[in-house]
Amino acid sequence: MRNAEIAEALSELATLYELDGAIRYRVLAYREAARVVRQSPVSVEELAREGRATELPGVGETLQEKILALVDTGAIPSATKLKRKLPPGLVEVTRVPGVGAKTARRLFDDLGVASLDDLRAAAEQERIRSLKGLGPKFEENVLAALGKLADRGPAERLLLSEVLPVAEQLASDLRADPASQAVEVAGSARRRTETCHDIDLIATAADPAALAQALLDHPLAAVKGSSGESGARITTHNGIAVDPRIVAPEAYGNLLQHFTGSAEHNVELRERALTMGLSVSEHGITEVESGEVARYATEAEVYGRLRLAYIEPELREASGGIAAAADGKLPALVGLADLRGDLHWHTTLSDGHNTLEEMSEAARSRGYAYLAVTDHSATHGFGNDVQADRLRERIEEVRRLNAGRRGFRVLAGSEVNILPDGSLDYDDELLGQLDWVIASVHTSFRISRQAMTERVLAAIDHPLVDCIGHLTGRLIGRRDPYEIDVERVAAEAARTGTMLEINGNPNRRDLSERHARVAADAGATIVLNTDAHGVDTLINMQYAVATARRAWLEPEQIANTRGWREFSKLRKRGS
DNA sequence: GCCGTTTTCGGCCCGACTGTTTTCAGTCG
Repeated sequence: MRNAEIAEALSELATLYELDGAIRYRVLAYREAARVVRQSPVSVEELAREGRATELPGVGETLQEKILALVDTGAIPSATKLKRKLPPGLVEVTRVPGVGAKTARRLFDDLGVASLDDLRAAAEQERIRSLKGLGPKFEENVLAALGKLADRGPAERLLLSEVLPVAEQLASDLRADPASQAVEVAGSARRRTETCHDIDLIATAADPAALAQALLDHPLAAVKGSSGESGARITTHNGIAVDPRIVAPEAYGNLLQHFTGSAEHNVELRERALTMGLSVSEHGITEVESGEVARYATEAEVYGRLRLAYIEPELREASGGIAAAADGKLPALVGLADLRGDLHWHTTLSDGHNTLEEMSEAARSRGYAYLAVTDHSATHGFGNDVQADRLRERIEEVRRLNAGRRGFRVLAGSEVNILPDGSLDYDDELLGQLDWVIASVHTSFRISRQAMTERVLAAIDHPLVDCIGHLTGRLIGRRDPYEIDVERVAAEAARTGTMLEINGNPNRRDLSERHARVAADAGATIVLNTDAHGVDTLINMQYAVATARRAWLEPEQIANTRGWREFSKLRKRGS
């Protein structure tokens, strides 16, 4: 059973306990355990079977037993029992924004509301207002929230690539406004998570009202909220809510830190602060005993007051950033400027939009020292296949392009399909002519975990495969990763010197940050690629870098931070 | 239910907002 399924069951049980009126700390414990299980890089089922699930922080003997029951029988007995007592639709009701467990339980006990449909009916018939403490406004909010759930689904999140450019545009325009002093993107966009649901902007201004007005007047603003002195909410034309907070310069660091999050990071930070007799909030750091409040203009000072080194936003998750900062063991993260080449580009030869010459010129003007053109291979289909003869011509074209050039080279490459039996769709003689071969799965995703793992391991063991592309095939929010044993793949990649790609296409980000950390810990060499299909998507390297940073990777762990001479030796065929 | 440089018991993050209240509980991030 996958960690996500175990986490889902624990999270559901938390809600059931909450509906049943359990003490809130028990509920919190289950929620926390669900989070830890979801984020575990190793199989929690296997850990539990070895009796080692208790090594996960937040999982004790009781939860380990429940996890074991779940993986053995498909259900947790206490959850089964509660489900007999409470209607299954009630868990859904608690997911309606503004309706929590307490309210849901009262709606069930007093009005018999047992599902989202019941809730809608009760609100429409104005029966909810008969309950003490709930009125017409609540009914109105419930109906609005139900409408939104129906419109877009409960968990609509936007890709980072949809949010970040808008956020940066707004920040940069507000910075240029004479009313502003400092403007920064905060929130999940600053942490470079895979998806975001809104934009948080933090600013200081000589004239806060004028800056708020500048945002309201911005051409990207479609729906304008109320303009107050602390901010002015807008929604952009592409449907992103923007939440600005404009504050005095002396607390800028506190506010930026708070609204960058993550929520889990802030919780951990406040817990640490309490052991030092300090209380942390967005307004400052209070000495509990004296009540004295310290405000800081920079985040570095905030962390410094808590005796921590500055923590990069990408590390502000429940992944050990605070512990590492306390021990002085934070990584020196890779940055966009460290990249010297890109090893996964398509051209018009297969499904790209630009020619070999256009792509190569774009790479050169970006300052890269090398670039691999890797069009699709012989079986690719959709009219984008490249037959062997055509690839041989392409190799000659690349040789001519490189002739007489210094300081920049194009590698003749291919993104070769890994067929269901693990074989490749060009013969070894042709693969041997190439400078660089990426092998990827593009078909037959729905085979067993065992079969998929063997399939990819066969490619890794091939002496002419330099790199594996987008290892799990996921499309964020649209297609789940296919079943594959990433730990085994990573170990074999490390053993054979086969590189593993972090694909920077913002829909993919594959390896994921979790898998990238697993791969790097196994000693595999990582390469950051864009999988660009045109000159306009070269900028996707920033998303590969984002995933690498969130995976704690340093430049040395990434092959294409090296100059050509060193990089070429790292290739399997170069050694 | 978990956990331990104040604890094997008694704690467990902080503040704003909302709708409904005469002082607050519930919800959210």
